[in-house]
Amino acid sequence: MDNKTNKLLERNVEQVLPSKEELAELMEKRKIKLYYGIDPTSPNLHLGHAVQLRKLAKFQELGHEVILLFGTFTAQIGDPSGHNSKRETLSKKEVDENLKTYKKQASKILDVSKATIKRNEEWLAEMDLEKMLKLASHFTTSQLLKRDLFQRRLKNNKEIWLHELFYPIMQGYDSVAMDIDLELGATDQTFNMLIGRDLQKEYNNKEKFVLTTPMLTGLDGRGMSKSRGNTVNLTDSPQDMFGKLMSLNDKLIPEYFKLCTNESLEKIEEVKNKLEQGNINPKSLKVELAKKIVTLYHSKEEAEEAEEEFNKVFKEKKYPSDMPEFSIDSFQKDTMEIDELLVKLELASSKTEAKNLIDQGGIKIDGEEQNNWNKEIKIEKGKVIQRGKKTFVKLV
RNA sequence: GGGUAGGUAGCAAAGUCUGGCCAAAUGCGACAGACUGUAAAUCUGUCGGCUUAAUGCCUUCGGGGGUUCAAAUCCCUCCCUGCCCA
Repeated sequence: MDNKTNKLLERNVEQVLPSKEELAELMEKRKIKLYYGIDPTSPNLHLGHAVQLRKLAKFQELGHEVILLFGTFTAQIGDPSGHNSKRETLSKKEVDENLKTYKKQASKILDVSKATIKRNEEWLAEMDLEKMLKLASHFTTSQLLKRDLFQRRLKNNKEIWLHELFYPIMQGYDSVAMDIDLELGATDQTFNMLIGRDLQKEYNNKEKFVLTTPMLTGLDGRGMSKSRGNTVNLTDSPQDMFGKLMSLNDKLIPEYFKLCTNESLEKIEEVKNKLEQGNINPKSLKVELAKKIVTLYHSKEEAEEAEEEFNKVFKEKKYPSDMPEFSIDSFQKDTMEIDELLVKLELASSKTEAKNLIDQGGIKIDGEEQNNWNKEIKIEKGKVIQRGKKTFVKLV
C-alpha cells in the first residue's frame, strides 16, 4: 500500500467500512470522489468539524476530488441527535444566515478554490412525493429504528417523530445525487453514512465507502455542543482560542494533541507518558497545545501574543488589552445605580440577578469590589466594569 | 377506534389522593465566591420579576373556563405525548 494513502487512512481514523484495504486499493487505482457534509445549524464551525475538514484536506493533497457539502436542506429538519425529543426546526432564512461565512471558515483548512462546494437543497428541495416514497421504500422501519439514539428513546418511552426517521434517508440520498465513492464523518454519523452506502449500491450500483473519525470531546469533558459552550470555534479570536484551550480538562490533553494538531504520534505518546508520570505541570502542556492550535488558525505571532495576554490577565490580574466596549452616548444621565448599570451593560439579565452578583462579591468597578447595589456610579469614559473573573466591559 | 399513564422552572423529577406552611423538595446544570493552574475535586451562596429590601407586591406548574376567602392541587373543556389492545 502506498505510504501516503496508508497514513491518511490511519491517523485520526476510527473505522473504514467495509474495509480499509479495499478503499486503499481503489485509491491507488484511480482518483476517488469523496465528500464531507456539514449542516449549518449554527453560524460557527469548531474544532470538531476541523477533524474531518483536516482529513478532507489531506485527500485533496493527494489529488482526490473533494466535495464540501452544506446540508442546507437537512439542516432545516435537523439530525435528531438530541437525547430525547425533537429539535426545533430551522427556517430557510436561519440556515442561510448560519451558512454565510461557512466557506470562509472552511478555507482556513481546506483549499476551497479546488474543492467543489454544494448544497443539498439542490436535489432535496426538489424531490416530489413520488420520488420520496420510492426512496423510502428501500428501508423498513425496523432498519431505521436500529439507530442507537432511537433505541435509547424507545427504551425511555420518548417519542420518535416520523420526519426524524427520514433524516438518514435524506442524507443517504446525498451520496446518490453526487455519485460518491467515499463519505467522511464523525462516528456519530456512521448510521446515516451507511444508509447512503445502501442507496448508492441500489441506485448507482456502486460501492460507497465510509470513513469515520473520532468524536472530539468538548472542553469540559462532556459531549461537544454549542449550547454547553464547550467548543472552540474556528473564528474565535486568538485570545479566546487560547483562553478556552487553557480551560481544557486535563484528561483531554492527549486527545486534543492527537485530533487537533499535526504533532507526530511519538510526540503524543511522550505527552501521555509525562502526564501519567505526573512529573510535569499539565498547565505547561496546555500552553503548548493552545499555542499550536492558535498558530494553525491564526499565526505564530498571534499565538505568542495570546499567551502574553493570558498571563497578563490571569497571572498579573491586569485588564485585557482588548475588552468589549460600551458607548456612554446612549446613557440619559451621568450617574446610575450599580444594579441598573449592570443590566444596561448586559452583565446581568435583571436587577435581581445584578443584586445577587453584587451580594456575592462578583462585581468590580475599576478593580474595586462592590457590595452596595444602590451606590450611584459616575458614568464616565474609561471606567471598567468586571463581572466574575473573565467578563469585562469598558465604557467609552 | 378502545383502554391506560402522563404534560411542573434550562433538563430530569417530587408535590396532586388529604386545597393554605408552594416562587414550588431533590438531582444535574448555569452563575458568583473560597482554594487553584480560567484543570479536576471540594466547600459556600444564588438561580421568575419588581421595589418601599419586607418574613412586601406582581406573574408562573400544557391552553381556556369554573368552584373557593384561598388552586400545581378540586370540577368542566380543549390541545399534546408514552404504553397496551384493535
